[in-house]
Amino acid sequence: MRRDLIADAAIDLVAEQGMRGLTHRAVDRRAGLPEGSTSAYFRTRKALVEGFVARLANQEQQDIAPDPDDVAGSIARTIDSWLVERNRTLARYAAMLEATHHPELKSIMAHSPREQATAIAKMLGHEDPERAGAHLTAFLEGLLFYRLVGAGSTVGPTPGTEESVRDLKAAVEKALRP
Amino acid sequence: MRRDLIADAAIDLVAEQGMRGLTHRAVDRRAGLPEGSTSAYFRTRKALVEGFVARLANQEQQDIAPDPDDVAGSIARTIDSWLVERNRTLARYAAMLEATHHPELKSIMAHSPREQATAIAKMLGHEDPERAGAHLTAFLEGLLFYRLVGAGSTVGPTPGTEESVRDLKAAVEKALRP
DNA sequence: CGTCCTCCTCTACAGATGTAGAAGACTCTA
DNA sequence: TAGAGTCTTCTACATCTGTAGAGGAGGACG
Repeated sequence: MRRDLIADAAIDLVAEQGMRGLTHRAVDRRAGLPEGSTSAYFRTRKALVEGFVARLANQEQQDIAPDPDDVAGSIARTIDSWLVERNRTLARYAAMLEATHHPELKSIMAHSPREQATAIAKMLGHEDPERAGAHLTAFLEGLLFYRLVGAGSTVGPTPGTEESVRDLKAAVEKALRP
Repeated sequence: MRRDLIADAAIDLVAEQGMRGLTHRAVDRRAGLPEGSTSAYFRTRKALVEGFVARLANQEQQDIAPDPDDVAGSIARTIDSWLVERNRTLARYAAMLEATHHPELKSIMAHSPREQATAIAKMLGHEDPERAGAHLTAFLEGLLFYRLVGAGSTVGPTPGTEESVRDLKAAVEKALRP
């Protein structure tokens, strides 16, 4: 579908050049479509932004939901996969920052990782799951950010490798302790 | 100094409108200066970006360095102060994302929180300070991000209050445990 | 075959943006 | 006070950007 093709090109553009690089014509070029295509499918720039964010949100639906027998391991693998899909994750951060001054985006991003994390915390028998879930979320977000754009991006193991998953798993285990 | 005044206006702009809002003329207006001023002090846009990032980096110099008698508390207070200075922190995140596709920025941001955190970890007698420092950094970054733009921004206590510091301190204490 | 409808491509244009340089205002020294 | 040097403001212009609408290609359906 043309619409998704365009949204995907937009995601790559945002990841590689930032929100500033996201223009109708740049998306046309990136997607190899004739000039005017993006403008036809997303008439305004706001529509274009919401379009790529919606696409991001859709593709994230499945990922979560850890295996109860290996919670830390499955979380670690999920985070590692986000590191591998670098562009999507970078675009997601750009979108979150954008949502700060463009609130509609918040509702588009169906990101309920907090409830997810709370559920996990509950599952593990924490006494204050509400709060423990918040802390867990914070830690996981931080781990991802640290390895993707923070200091850990230059030092840590290469995403997608066994070593990367092992490193992440050790960190997650620590965070899961009651 | 005009230069700093301009850089400060740029920081606010980036925080409030994103990198896309950062244009020479917009900075002029924001700073209440006549049109052309920003362009005179930072001829190219690249110079403007590097200028505001350098200003951010300069102002961060003092903040860190926790009190050894109350490590968790002082870290919590530092994080809370970053939440209060919302614009500066938002601009810093925008800059970190920007540094992804504009590497010069990385060297401008003298951000060595990793070494800081490693030092703290050592101080507390962790067995693997290198790794523990990385985890601590990740957790602190995550805590900040979570409360500033993540799910915690809508749920958590108001930054700058006693409650906020208490909440943060509890989280930090947990992260500091060996 | 003709007609309608949808999808796609092209072109237009007002306004914004990056960047440069000219000219004026100001400051300090001799 | 005169002059040199710097700081500040203004203006210009090529290019990019957002947005709109006209028209064409191609298929579906009668």
